[in-house]
Amino acid sequence: MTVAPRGTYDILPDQAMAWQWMEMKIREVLLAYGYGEIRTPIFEHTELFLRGIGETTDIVEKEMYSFTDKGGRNLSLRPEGTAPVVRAYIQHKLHGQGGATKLFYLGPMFRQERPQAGRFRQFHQFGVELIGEDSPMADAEMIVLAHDLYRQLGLTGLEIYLNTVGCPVCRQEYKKELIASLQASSDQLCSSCRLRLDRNPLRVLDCKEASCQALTEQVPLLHDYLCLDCREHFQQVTNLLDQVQVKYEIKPKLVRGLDYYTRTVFEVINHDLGAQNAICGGGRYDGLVEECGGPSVPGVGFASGMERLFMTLEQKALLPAFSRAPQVYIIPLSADLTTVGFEAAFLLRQNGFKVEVGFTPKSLKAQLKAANRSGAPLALIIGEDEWQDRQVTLKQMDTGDQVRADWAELAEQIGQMLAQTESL
RNA sequence: GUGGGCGUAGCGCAGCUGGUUAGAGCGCCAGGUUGUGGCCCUGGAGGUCGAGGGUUCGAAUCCCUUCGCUCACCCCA
Repeated sequence: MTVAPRGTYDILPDQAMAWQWMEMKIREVLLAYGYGEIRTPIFEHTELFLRGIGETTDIVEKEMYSFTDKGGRNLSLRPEGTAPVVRAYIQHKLHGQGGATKLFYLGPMFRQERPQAGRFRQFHQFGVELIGEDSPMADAEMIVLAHDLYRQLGLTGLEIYLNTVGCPVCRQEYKKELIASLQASSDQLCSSCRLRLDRNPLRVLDCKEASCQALTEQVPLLHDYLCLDCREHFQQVTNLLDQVQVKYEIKPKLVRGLDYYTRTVFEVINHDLGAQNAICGGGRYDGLVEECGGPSVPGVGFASGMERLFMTLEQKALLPAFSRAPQVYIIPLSADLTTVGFEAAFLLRQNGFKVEVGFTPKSLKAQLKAANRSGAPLALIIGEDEWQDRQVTLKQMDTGDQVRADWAELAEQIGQMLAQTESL
């Protein structure tokens, strides 16, 4: 069996055109918002992800494709895009250019998980990063940008989940309270939540286990422990969203799995997608740049899963139909005439036509069948009879009408006939 | 890493209370028109029944193992 490795897949020509279309729309919107594309390597020093994403996250604990190269360097295929962008930001001292830095990326990511609907081992994300700006307007712009981008792709029924996870100061305070509150009845927590209790207690909040959910009903909320700055920041973010009437739902227990998030976190959900229904996730990461060895600058961004986006577009029939049909299908009727067919194809392509030519001189019937299958509106038949007069036959596939054309005036005549069929 | 479902022709599938040469549809190829496609008719090619082992006179069908796909858990995009 020769199959692509588990969790990977091939994008065949018909689908590739839809992907290109989707990528084009994404780039259009991001460029319109003033973001510049950045292309970073698909592997980085493993250390970058350990520091950036956090050593206790699932991603670095069990999902990274890591390897040692021949120089003994420890490298990993990137499991996400933010840490590499931050690394590039620091490396090229982009903070020195003044003002906030607005970047986007688009490409494959790698995580060694069990695949399922909407989850792959090599998958694609596009992401946006706004580094060097701590205004709540930056947070709001991220959410509005995501919303607008999906809308421009035709998507309207998506839900936005919003929350704040505070800053290191007030979150620390809250964590203590949370642990204290859960400790009493820790025997009712699921096994993984018992581990989370001291490693990453916030994650207990969005555990789907019924018993854990029941417990978190009673637990104090982070919102009640926010420091004044964090509270105001969140208030302003929601005010801005209200201002432009972008609807969201506040989910007090929304906690994201990457360690670097501070204050605002959000997700965009498509409920019709199956278990993996988040097509976008992001938030603020004020400590990340410094953690990675850069200056102390804030940042905010999001990443969007392109397979999930593609599935959504497919599901809602929002992908345009693409045709790879040629304009002219050339049919040489004998072995001697295949070179003439080859030359005709060359000539017409020089004139800008989309042309396909039969490689083997099968029967006219068979070749017309192939022409029909190709979807070409015009068939160009080169037979012995007409070729004696340096002519060929042009057949209009929809009507079946056919005329003779002089070799010397081929391009001109085909141009006219195509213009005619297209105007009908 | 754990659990469920599924592997039969290029594709999507039927057959599975064990019984001759494993089927139909779509697609493909050819003929019905010695140079005319789509519709129709006729014919044809194409299968180690995922792989290995076992039970049996006999296995696509029952049992075991294994690989793959898929969905879900965990977690995330």
